[in-house]
Amino acid sequence: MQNRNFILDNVKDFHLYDTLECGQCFHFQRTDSGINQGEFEYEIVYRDRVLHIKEEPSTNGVRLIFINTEEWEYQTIWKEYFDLERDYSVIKDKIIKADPRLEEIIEENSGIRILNQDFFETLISFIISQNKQIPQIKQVVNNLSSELGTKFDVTMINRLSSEFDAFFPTVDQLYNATEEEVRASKCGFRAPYIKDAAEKVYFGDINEDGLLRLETDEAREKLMTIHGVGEKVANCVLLFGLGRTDAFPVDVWMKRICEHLYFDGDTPKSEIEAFAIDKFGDVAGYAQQYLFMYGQKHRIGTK
DNA sequence: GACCAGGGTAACT
DNA sequence: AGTTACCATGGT
Repeated sequence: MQNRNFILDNVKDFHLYDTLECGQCFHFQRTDSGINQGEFEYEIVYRDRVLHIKEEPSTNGVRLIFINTEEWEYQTIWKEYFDLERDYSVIKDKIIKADPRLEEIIEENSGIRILNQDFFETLISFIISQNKQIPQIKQVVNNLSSELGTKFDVTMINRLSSEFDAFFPTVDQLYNATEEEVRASKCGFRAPYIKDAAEKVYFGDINEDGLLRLETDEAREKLMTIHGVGEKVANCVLLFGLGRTDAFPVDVWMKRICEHLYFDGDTPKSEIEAFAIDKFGDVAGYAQQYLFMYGQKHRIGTK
């Protein structure tokens, strides 16, 4: 059995807190006390794995400690998941060039990376997200996993004494579940939406490889054929589950933030989205995430 | 108890 | 094409 840690030192443009707590993913938990300044420890459930990871301050960037992880697992799974092969200084420069006012906002949230998440989990998670707060989304994702997903093996090394006990349900597991079983996760009126998404993926009407071959606009339209997937949820799936960084999801927060920064008063979400894509181009998705976390921290527009 | 939440649908004009 | 009530559930 593996029992070594894999350590990555002097990682730049990355913080576990910024990346995980910025509202892009939901199946994770902070496991440290928060007492030691600059130290963070998280448990993350992704596909058929559980990652236990720590972050410490380092001389140039941060030090990441992947607990009980061998290098091959980092190289084949976690490097891609955390988007660590990408140079974010280039992305930040592009955004600041498009709007110099975002320099401070980016600096404040400099450790955000857009995760490369599992397509199906991202699709279902953001269907759940509609008209819900982030802690509630996490709760329903956990409930669905616990009720319908494959339970963790008791011999699993990284299984911590946390609230989690199962992986996110597979396409088959959700397809085979009844609407009542889905509803038991407290997803409410979204249960038929989840069932429709699972059915369309199960039968191949919605297919990850097919979506990857389409232009962003075509892929968005395809995703919106799922009952319960509108413009905003489709954009989240494009950005967080399909790597489309030219997608710019506009939720209630982004609406308020962009109205505060760029518009005079009430503005339709469609206009805000078009404006942002025109302004930020292929880095719009990154800009959106820096702005989202900034808006949440400062509670822009909620006084 | 009213109001809101990383919205979307259906039923209206 | 642009509004509006309603949708479960939990938090303030």
